[in-house]
Amino acid sequence: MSNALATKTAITCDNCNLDKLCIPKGLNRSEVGELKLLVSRNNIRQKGEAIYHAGSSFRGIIALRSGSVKLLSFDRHGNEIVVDFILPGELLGFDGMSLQVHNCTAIALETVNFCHLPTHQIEALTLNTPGFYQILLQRSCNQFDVQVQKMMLSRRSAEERVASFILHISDRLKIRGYSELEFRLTMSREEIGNHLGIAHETVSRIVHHFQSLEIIEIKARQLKIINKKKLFSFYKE
Amino acid sequence: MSNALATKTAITCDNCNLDKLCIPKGLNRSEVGELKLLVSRNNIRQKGEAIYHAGSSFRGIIALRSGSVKLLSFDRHGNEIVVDFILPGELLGFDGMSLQVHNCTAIALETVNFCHLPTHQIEALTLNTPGFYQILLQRSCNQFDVQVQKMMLSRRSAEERVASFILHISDRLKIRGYSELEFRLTMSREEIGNHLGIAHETVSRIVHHFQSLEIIEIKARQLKIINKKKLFSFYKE
DNA sequence: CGACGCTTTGAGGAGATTCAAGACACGTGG
DNA sequence: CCACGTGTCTTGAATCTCCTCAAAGCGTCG
Repeated sequence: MSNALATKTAITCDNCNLDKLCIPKGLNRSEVGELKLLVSRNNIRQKGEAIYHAGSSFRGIIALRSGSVKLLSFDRHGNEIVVDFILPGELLGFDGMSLQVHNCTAIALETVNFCHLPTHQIEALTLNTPGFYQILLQRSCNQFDVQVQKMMLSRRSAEERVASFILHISDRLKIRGYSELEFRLTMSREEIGNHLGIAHETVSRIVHHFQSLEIIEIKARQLKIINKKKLFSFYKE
Repeated sequence: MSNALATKTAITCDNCNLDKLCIPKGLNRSEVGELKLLVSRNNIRQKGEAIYHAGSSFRGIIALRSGSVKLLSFDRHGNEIVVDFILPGELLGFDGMSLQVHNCTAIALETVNFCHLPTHQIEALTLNTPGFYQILLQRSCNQFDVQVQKMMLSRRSAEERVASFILHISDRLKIRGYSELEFRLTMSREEIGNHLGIAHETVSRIVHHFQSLEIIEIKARQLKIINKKKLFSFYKE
């Protein structure tokens, strides 16, 4: 697997540290072997750049190697709606799968590096790799569960939403092997508020409130969870 | 296909008036032929009875022949959350597909009659009928688009939500061949409000307001859309 | 180190909720 | 067929949460 052109050791699905979490999840070794030949690796976007635009044709599933992304939709007045945030190690692109046209725009919140599994390869995989279809279907049906969760959250107070947001980010980072208690938010208060359906001033007031209760420490975008239990009870209450 | 035990002509996927809208959608004739042998038909539930419960194992996809259903989840205090309403001709059960356990409870809002495509038949179909997998995947990826739509709606005023709700029901009934301008709401104000994330009193006030503007006529649950254009502009505004 | 964008903080106001009470519809039994 | 009771729907008044607008403080990056 040595490649004279590569300045570093080539990163493949085999040695990628996301291997248990990304597309290969649930595939056996030979299936991963097949997958790694089909994936376009080491794609880069700088902060603010798009990975794909709403309306563009679906080109395949993307796995974030590093960096984070916001997934946007636009309302009838052209205002951004932050549909989701994608963290390192997570997948995106599913918004284009139904109609083969992207429903959302994906924008890098910081420099990102990603892998890309093209559409025609997806089709090939679903034919040759039985397990792959299962993963794709489960993954997309999972959206239903996610939807219910979001629906419940939209009934809650602004404070509960912010608590849930922080805990959710924390959990997702933990799964990928990052620190669950101390991390940097890569999105603005505006983007958080937009995502949660509250004003950015409200986000500000609430994180300040959590800080005064010694639940978190927050300075600009650097966040430290001091009392996770209390934060959780805030959300569960 | 004659059956001495059947008192009426047996209803199959061939003569079902939902044939273009239900599971066979997108399948060719021979594929429909295969499907109709696998489906359990003519299941009945009375008003208030469950079709499946949250936590029960996934048994397959259900196609509503007649009647309507509410799809519920429950919050941490056991309060109902009305996740969705399912109208005649529509499918349900997808909330169990991801984890093979139902995430929601489906309750009949009136007497319902439904078909049932069992899990093992789904698996068989995905192997033997290439088109079926595509439909299932598209259908479930579609949940992503639905999620974005709901997210947008949750940002809007109570009035806009109610307008959107009425128009949405109207559109769905129209697709199934029912009157789009005059129909009976099978759910209570409470259930509508719950679904839209507003109080039932607010629903009441708003439909009354729409009536005073001569946009709709509503008497108890019987609804007549007088000025669809105006209703739409209310929603689009 | 200066400028711009992001974040914080305050004051006032709008929209929706909650609570409460009365009107209405529907199904049941007499 | 009508009276009755229960659950649903309507309507009003007070309250509250969160938003909007405005201005000042802070951070970050050229």
